[in-house]
Amino acid sequence: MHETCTVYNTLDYLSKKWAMVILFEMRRSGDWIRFSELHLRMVSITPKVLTERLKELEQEELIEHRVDSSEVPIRSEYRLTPAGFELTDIILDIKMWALKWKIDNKPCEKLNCCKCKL
Amino acid sequence: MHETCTVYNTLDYLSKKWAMVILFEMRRSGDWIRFSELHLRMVSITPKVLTERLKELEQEELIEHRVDSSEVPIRSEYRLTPAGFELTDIILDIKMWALKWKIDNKPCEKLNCCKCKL
DNA sequence: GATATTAGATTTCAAATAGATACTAGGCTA
DNA sequence: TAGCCTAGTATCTATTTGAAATCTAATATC
Repeated sequence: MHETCTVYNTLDYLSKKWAMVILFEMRRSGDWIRFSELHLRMVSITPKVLTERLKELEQEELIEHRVDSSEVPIRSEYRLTPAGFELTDIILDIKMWALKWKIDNKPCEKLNCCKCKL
Repeated sequence: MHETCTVYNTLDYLSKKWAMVILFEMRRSGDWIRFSELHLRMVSITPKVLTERLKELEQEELIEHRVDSSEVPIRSEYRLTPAGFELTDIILDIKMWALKWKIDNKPCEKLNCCKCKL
């Protein structure tokens, strides 16, 4: 497989740590979501990495970003683009695959990820 | 999203660099494939990382491994399990998603990945 | 008998990526 | 005036990944 390959190029950024988890969490939260809210939902990601991934995903046009500076404190929000949303269908397939072959859908201990219908 | 979550746990090993590329390449090659053959098909992965990923994927029961020591040189081969094969359907969906939203399916310059029907 | 070859790794060290923790800016609140 | 909130940065450490060389074991060749 060569570096110009579709699969190679796509997995290059999607396989980065947290990238798909962020997309999945954004789908779960619906519409626009604030940086702090997203951070709250994924306790163990650091703000540095969250910032990095959001920038990369925006660049790849999987998410969009809007900032309202008139509000105080500033409101910085993100949401999935249609392409990003469609990708979360695939992440959902990965979840379904895992439930079929790998593990039981144990509810999360602290936050409500795995209890969700997604 | 918490550490006990299905999605989190699954993406933890699938998101490691090269993991899904290896699975996809194994699907493309069909049945049992030798270590050296797999390495040839993904020129830019190092043997160290290839070994690491193969061990992890075997542990997760996405691939299986057999060694024939009677042959010389030794024959060490890998292939997808049914679970692993099913996951490659999802990787294929990622490719289709990329072709729809992101990039043209340019043929690889040196090896024949993207010309393939997969 | 010594060296070369081959597959399938492993070892060592450097570079890139991710994590921990602290800090900042600007306005708001007590 | 001190502290608080959001949305990040900055700095330093730890973990992953990469590059290159080396290793092992059995034959094959010189």
